[in-house]
Amino acid sequence: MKHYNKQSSPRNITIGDIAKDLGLSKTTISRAISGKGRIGAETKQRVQEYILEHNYRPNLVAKGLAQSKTYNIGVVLPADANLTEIPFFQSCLMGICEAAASMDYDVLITTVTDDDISLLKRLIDNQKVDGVVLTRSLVHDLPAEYLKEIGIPFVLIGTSEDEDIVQIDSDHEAGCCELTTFVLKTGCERVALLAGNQNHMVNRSRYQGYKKAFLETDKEINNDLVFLNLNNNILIQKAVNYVLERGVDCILCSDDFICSKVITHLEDKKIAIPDKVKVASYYNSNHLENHNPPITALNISIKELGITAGKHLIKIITGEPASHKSLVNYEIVLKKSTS
Amino acid sequence: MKHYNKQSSPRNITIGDIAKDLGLSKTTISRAISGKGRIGAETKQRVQEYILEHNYRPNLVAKGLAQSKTYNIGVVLPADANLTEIPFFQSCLMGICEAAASMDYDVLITTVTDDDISLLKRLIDNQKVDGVVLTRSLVHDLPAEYLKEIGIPFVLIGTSEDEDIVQIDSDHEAGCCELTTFVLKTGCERVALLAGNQNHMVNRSRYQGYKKAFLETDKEINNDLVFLNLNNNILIQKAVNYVLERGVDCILCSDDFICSKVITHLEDKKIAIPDKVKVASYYNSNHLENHNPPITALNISIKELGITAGKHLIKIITGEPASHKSLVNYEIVLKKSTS
DNA sequence: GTGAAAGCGCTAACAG
DNA sequence: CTGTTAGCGCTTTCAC
Repeated sequence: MKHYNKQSSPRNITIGDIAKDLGLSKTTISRAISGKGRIGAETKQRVQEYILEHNYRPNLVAKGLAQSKTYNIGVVLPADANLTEIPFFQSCLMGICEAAASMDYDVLITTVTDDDISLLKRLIDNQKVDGVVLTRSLVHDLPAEYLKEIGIPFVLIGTSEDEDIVQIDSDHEAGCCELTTFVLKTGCERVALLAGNQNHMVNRSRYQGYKKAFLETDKEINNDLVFLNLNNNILIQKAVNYVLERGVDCILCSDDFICSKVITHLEDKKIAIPDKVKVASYYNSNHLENHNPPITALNISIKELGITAGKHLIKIITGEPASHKSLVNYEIVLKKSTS
Repeated sequence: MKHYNKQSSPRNITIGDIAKDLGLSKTTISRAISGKGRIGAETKQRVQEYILEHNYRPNLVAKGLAQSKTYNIGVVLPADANLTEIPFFQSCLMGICEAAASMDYDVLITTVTDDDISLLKRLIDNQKVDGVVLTRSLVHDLPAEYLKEIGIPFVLIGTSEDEDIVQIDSDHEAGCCELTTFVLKTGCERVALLAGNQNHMVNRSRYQGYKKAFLETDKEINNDLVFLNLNNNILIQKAVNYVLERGVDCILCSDDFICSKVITHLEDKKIAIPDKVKVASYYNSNHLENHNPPITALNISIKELGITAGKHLIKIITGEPASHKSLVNYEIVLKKSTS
C-alpha cells in the first residue's frame, strides 16, 4: 500500500515570491517574463537571472485562467477496436506532439466512435483545450460538424468537402492516380481495385484516383473488377476469387490491411506474385514491408502529417493566418510485386 | 485563409451568474454542485435545475487552480521510431483514456527516448498533470527515477525491481514459463530462445520464464540455443541460421516482431512450420494472427493493462490506497505452429 | 519604467 | 443551512 502526497514536495515558487525577493511588484516580474510592456533592461536582466537560478517555472494553469486559454490542444482518435491495429494514428499523434511541444502546447487526447462523440463533447465542455485536431474524416463527420457548430478552432487530418474546414492531407487522389497509371503503362489490361469503407473520405479519394488514371490514359475502366466497402476478410476473400475468375493482371488495394489479406489469399491459392498476378497498395505500412516479394505502394510521411496539422492548429488558435488546405508529399515506392 | 475567434461564442456561464440569477451566493452554488458541505435540499434542487436548463459546465481549469489540481494525468510514450509500429502503446492508451474518462480525468501525452526525458520534465514543470503513467520499463529507467525523485504520483505499466514503484503488468515470467513448459512436454528437446533487448525489463522477465521452465521440468537448458539482444533483423537472421545448424525442434520468440522475422526467414529457406521446426511467440499481435500457419502465442489484454493502470493512478492521486503490484491475466493460445 | 488593484472561475475556511 | 472573505498564480488595465 502506498499513499503519495504531492504537497510533500516544497511548494512551487511563484511570481509573488520573486517579487518579494527582488523588491519588485508582481506586475514587473510578469512583464520581465512575457516580454510584454515597457520594462527596464537592467530590471529584466535581474529577474531573468533570478528565474534561472531558482529554476522558476510559471504555472500554466494560472496563466491560462487569466487569459482564458489552456495551452492544450485536443487530439481525437477513433476508438474502433480494429483501428488500433493501424499505426497511422500513433504516428500522427507523434507528429502532433512534436509540433505542440515545439510551440509550448500540450496534447490531450480523447476518443470517439462513428456515432458517439460524447467524450469529445466532454473535453470541450470542460474547457480543457484551445483547439482540436481530427485524425480521420468520414463522409458524415460528427466531430467536424460539432466543432464547427460551436466554433472552436480545429483542423482535420484528411479531406472534407466542406470548404470551411482546414484540412491537412496528402493528395490521395493524385497519388493513387499516379500509381494506377504506372501499372496501366506497364501493360496491365485488367486492373482490379479492392477498396475499403467508402464512408471514409480517404477511400473515396483513392477510388477517384483509380478512375482518373483510366480516363487520363484513355482506357476503359474495368468496372467488373472494382470492389468497394470490403470491410472484412470474408468480403476481401470473395473479391479476390471474383477477380481471379474474371481474369486479372493486377490487383490494386486501397490500403495495407486489404493488401495483406489479398496477399495471404493469393499465397494460399499458390498464385505467384508478380508472375501470375501483380499487386500494389495505395497505402504502405510495415505489414507490407516485411513481405516477400516486397509490395509496391504509396508512401506518406504520416508523422509529417501530424506535425503540419499541429502547427496549423496552433497558428489558428493564436490568430495567425493559415491556409485552408495543405498537402504533404507522397511517393510511389516501386517494388518487385509489380515488376 | 481563416481566422477563428473563440471569444465570438457567448462567454460561458459561471458560478457567479448562477448565484446572481438565483439570488444566492457563489458558495452555495459551489456546494450544490460538489455536494460537499451542508445545503438545503430545496436550494440544491433549484440550483441543479438551473444548471441543467442552462447547460452550465464548471470550468475545470479554475477549479483546478483553486485546488492545486489539474484533473489531468500524463501518459509517457516512447518516441523511438521503430516502436511506433507496435500497437501495444496505442492499446494501452485507449485503456488509460477509458479509465480516465470514467473518473472525470483527462489524458495528456508526452514522449521520451531512452536518454532524453526533457519533454516529460517540461510537462511536470508546467504543472499540467496530477500524475503520470509510464508505459514501458527499462532496466535503467530515467522517467521512473525522475518521477520518484520529485515525488509525483505515478504508476508503471511493466515491471521494476524497485519495490517503491507501483506496477501494473501481466506475469510475463509465469506466462513464458508456462508456454515453454508446454512446448517441452510436447516432446521438443532442442528449444531455442530468440529474445530482444535485455535492457527492457519485459525481455528479462521472459528470459527468466524460459529458464524456469527448464528447471521445473528437470531438463537441461539449451544454452547454445539462447540468443539475447536481437535488436535488428540481421541478428535475428543470424540466430535463426545458428539454431538451424545446431539442430532445433522449436524456436521461441520473445515478441511478435522477432517472431515475424523468424517466420519470414524460415519461409525463405523453405523450412516448414511446424513440420520441420515449431514456432511460438511470447507476445501475440496481429502481425502473427494473419499468418499461415497460425502461431501459438501468449495473449494479453493490453487495453485491460491500460485501464488498470489508469484507475490505479487516479486512486493514488486521490489518496486512496492502491496495491503495490497488480497483475492482469494472460492466456496461452495454442495454434498450429506448435502442433 | 514600475506598481496597485482588480479579476479569471472556483474552492475553502470561518462566521453567522 | 447560507453568506463573507480570502485566496489559487498569473495577467491586465490604469495610474504614477
